[in-house]
Amino acid sequence: MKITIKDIAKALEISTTTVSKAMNDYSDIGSETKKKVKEYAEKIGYEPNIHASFLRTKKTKLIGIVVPNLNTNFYSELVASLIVRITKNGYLPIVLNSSESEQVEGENLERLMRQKVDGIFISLTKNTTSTDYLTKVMSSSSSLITFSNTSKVITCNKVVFNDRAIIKRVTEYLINKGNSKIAFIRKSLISQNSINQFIGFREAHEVNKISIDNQRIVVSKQGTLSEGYRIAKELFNSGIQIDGFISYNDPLALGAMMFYKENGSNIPNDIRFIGQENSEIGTFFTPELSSIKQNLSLMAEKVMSLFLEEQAGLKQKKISSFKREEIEAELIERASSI
Amino acid sequence: MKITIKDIAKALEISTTTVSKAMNDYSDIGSETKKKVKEYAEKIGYEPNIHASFLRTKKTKLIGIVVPNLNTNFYSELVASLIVRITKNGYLPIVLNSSESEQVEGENLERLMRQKVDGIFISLTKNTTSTDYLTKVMSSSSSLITFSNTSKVITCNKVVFNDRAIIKRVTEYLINKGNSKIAFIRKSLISQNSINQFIGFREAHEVNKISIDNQRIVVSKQGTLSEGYRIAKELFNSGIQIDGFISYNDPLALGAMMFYKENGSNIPNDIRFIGQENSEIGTFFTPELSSIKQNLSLMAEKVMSLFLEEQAGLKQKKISSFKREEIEAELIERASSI
DNA sequence: ATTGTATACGAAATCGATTTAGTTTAGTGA
DNA sequence: TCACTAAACTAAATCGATTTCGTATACAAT
Repeated sequence: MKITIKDIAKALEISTTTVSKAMNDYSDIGSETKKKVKEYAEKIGYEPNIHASFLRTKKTKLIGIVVPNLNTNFYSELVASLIVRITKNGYLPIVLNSSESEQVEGENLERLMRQKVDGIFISLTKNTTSTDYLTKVMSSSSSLITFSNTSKVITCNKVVFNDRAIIKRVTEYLINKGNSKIAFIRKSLISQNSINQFIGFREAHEVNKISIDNQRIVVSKQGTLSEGYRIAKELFNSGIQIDGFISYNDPLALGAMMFYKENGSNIPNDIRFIGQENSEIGTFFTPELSSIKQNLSLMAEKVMSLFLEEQAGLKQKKISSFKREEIEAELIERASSI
Repeated sequence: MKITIKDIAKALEISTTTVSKAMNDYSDIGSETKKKVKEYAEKIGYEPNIHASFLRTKKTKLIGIVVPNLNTNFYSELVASLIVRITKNGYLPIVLNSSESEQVEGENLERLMRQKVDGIFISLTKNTTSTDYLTKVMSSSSSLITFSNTSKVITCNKVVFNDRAIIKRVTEYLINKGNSKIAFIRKSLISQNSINQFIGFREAHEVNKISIDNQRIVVSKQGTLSEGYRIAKELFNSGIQIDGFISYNDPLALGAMMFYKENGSNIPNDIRFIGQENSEIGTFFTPELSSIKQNLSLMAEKVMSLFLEEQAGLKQKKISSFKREEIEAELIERASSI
């Protein structure tokens, strides 16, 4: 039924050793033999059994992806991008979703280690505090790459956006337009990604000698349109005035914008709005929403190439030093902040 | 380093055979021995090496998921739901995205068969015409379950929504409100899902003795807000009047609704709009968008249980007959169609 | 003629489990 | 006492590859 190297060996009257070596381009096999083996293998549709190889090579050609919430444009697009690179390089992706739960995240990492995947690409949930599981991965056979939302504590390969710099730039952009009461909607300060953005926000204020009113800093959990609307309503009802609004995604900004529009605010003259993730929906509101655009495809590219570098390094038994790559995000300026 | 059954055998002074059999609850092992083995395995953190087991059992505990476009709310949510069931049952999901390309879809199926996954859950792209790859899967060792968008030709397990019935019901709902010039935005008629919806649309007209103007049937490719807007504009500019609008997702309906609003139409009095997939964004437009809601979680549940049934059947060497499960979708009525 | 050295190949061990085909021991019935 | 059976266990083969160590051949150098 199933074709194995034995079949090839028998047909070509050579040993299975030679077949295996020929398929793997060992230098002690003649070039003619290699050609013969490869051609015959191709002809009868032989494909090596990955699970059998694993016993000796310890390579599964499997990569685990763990994201905090697959159910968002941001992560589903990022995952789709990763899947393309992974398959292009002959690996297969096991995709797991943590649903913003630190516990599920830990379980996911355990599952992947048990499966002995060659690599784990993970973006942490916004609630993750412990790095115990990550440390466990680091001492396992799978190479770890954290992306998008990582941890300052752990030492490993990282690919992140320039969160601090872009938010600083965008905040100053608003300040230069005369806004000094800017609301900032962030995730919990457990998330490193969120911490960096907040630092950028503060720096922009410090540089321009503007004080920050903590009442305008709001923590959002769901990041939905309705939550944005609710947050705006609460700010308004508490009498907290704002003339600028920056959130960690577009739906929050749009929800808030809807509320202020309903309440007669003139946008962008009274309040300028800037979201993140540059989703299509933002261009279908009036005014169109400015947004910070992250190059997800580039991030996926970087993650994959870091992984491949590490694999190549492992083969040569080099000790790999860990890198931290930063990807430039940019402001897409639209009517909501002009 | 790594713990194997040998370590347990040595420590407990029994054979590896006994350890293996104890772990797998063979009947010819004493209950005390079983208890001792399991307790010790637990204690030292033994975990069976799946790849080694595979050589004898031919089970990988891996399931492949293939979707036409991961980058949509519909599929990312569906996939997330599937992932939960899959992991809960001790399997791991390999997620692949076809990007609406029949060729990529074929490559994905080949990759999964090569990996010898225990099952493949696939929703076809809207362009898939050939069932060659599916047939190949059927004769492979992986059990196949098609969901959401399947094919009439192939004989296998299927889980679909009641596409025909729900569109018929919704169309009649519009007809009963006096609408007779209903636009219908569908995918290509290659997609079985789309065919069924179109049949429902036609039946509703036939039953009510209303003729269909083919100019109002539009094929959409991207399914985005901007495409919806463009389609509406083209209908309008071609002088094709409509008083109802049904599309295969929400963005299309919202984009079209925006156009007609800008052109002074009164919604829902002049035109009633109904989308599908019931996305949150629909409730943030004025008027709020009616939408057909599909229970994705239930679909995921059905897919998984069909798979588990088939696995159990295989174990008992029963010949499994294929099932076709239909999941009820429902209309969420909002201001856009009242 | 002898030694040395590439070059090309193969026998057998190995990875970590499962499974087949026994073997041992104790207990039962005639 | 002897044959028979059931219960509990194990040695060895096996799955399909990789890898170590060794061998045979040809040819060049001494």
